Amino acid sequence: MRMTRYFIPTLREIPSDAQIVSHRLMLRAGMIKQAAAGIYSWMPLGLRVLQKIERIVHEEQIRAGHIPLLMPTLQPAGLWRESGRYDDYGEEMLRITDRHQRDLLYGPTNEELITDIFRGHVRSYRDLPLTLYHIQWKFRDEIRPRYGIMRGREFLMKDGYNFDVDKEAAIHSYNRHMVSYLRTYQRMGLQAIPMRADTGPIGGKYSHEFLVLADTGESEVFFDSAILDLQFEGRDIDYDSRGNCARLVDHWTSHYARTDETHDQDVFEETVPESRRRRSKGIEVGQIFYFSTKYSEPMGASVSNANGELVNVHMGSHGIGVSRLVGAIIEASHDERGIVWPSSVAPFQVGIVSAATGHAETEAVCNALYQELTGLGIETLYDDRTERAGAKFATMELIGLPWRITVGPRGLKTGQVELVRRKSGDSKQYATGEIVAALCYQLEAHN
RNA sequence: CGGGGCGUGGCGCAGCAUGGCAGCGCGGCGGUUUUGGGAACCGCAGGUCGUUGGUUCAAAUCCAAUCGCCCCGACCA
Repeated sequence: MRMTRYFIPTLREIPSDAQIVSHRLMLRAGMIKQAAAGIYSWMPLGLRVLQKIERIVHEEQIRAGHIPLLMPTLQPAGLWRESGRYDDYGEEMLRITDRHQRDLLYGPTNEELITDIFRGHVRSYRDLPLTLYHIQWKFRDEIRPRYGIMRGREFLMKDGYNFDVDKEAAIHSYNRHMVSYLRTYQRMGLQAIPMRADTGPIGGKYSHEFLVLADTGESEVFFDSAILDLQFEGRDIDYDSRGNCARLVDHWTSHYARTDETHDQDVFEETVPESRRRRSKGIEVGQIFYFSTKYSEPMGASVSNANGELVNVHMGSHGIGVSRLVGAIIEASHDERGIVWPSSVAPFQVGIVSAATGHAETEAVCNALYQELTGLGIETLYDDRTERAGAKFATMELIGLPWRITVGPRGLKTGQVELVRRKSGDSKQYATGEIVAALCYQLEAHN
């Protein structure tokens, strides 16, 4: 993409109402623009990141055997009256009346809709297990939205729902989700810790929240520092194996890790050596639930089991805050100059800066590089504006592309261009004929 | 919803106590000189001072209502 033909409305000054670093940087980098309290437009650069994250979430869900569909944002009130939540959910649910005076609501979550879909089409245990999910905009009329997209009223969430014939199968679904979530965060360069959580208004018996440690997080968390050293053993996970998933979940949940909602100081002190006790702030980026037959019972979602008996299905639900992850990643990865994107979610992999606008050779090299990289399918942002070099460097650092190639008369005298890594600031000179290969090597090495 | 604060060119702000020409910085446009870390100079454009009503010879400024936004708290991916 040529910057002169793109749209990145950056800001030099910090908007006064942005309180936390991710919000400030998203506004300064021209990623979002506020439309109303807690409601944002996603500008081109922000949209690219959002879509990268969305794609990773999809890939990991599909890898775990979960099936995407898409449910509407507007839902009929009737289903919610049936589950009993139309009144329970309270003011946070945005209610709408259409021209025929029918009650609708902008979905804050989708248990009712998915259960309705399920009960209309699934009758037999042979159709189970089944996990359906979608990535769709939600609306929760928060009393006080804040921190940009971190606590918006409108937000993009992946929410999934598993249907199983009995508790054991449902627990496996729960475990499968925990593992797939951990992998999802890992791919975005985030370390998210599963913590035992309250079930809240969703209800149910088991729940874990996934927290990314950050000073600006809104949740207080207590954990055993040993959990920070846990690693995934291999890239391939057999999601169909109950034993395998259970073992991984065990691995990740054997250490003490709880939010303030479930924290028990006595247990904390009994089970964690003092030197490993940590108290910190965290950003919640996902939550999983097993809620047994809480929805299937009132809504009549049942199947025939192998003995021909009608049984209520065991369900669970799971959510990842996709739009919130954009902010969480920035909170976890930035410096004083701007954002430092992990390459898996970066809006572009590399930026080309021509350090001398109007210098014929420089521009010829930039153009050739841009053509070649784009031809190779490498997402490239070419800053071809008639700005001075300093301004272009500042912009590149603000928007945080992992790599920058600088082309200028100084280097071209000896036929060289510069490759700079955003994360470390390390730079190295390469001959113009070698730069593409060098970049490809680095992209591979740091992927 | 309780408490606090703020609405003035695209952005950041001053002006308001004590009513009297609507300003500054950044950004934008044109020009000249520049050109490897957010250039300098000259010129230009851009604002019904959130909205409505009131007081007054005169309102950004005083009064009232209203809308919106932000911060703290209780609630939430």
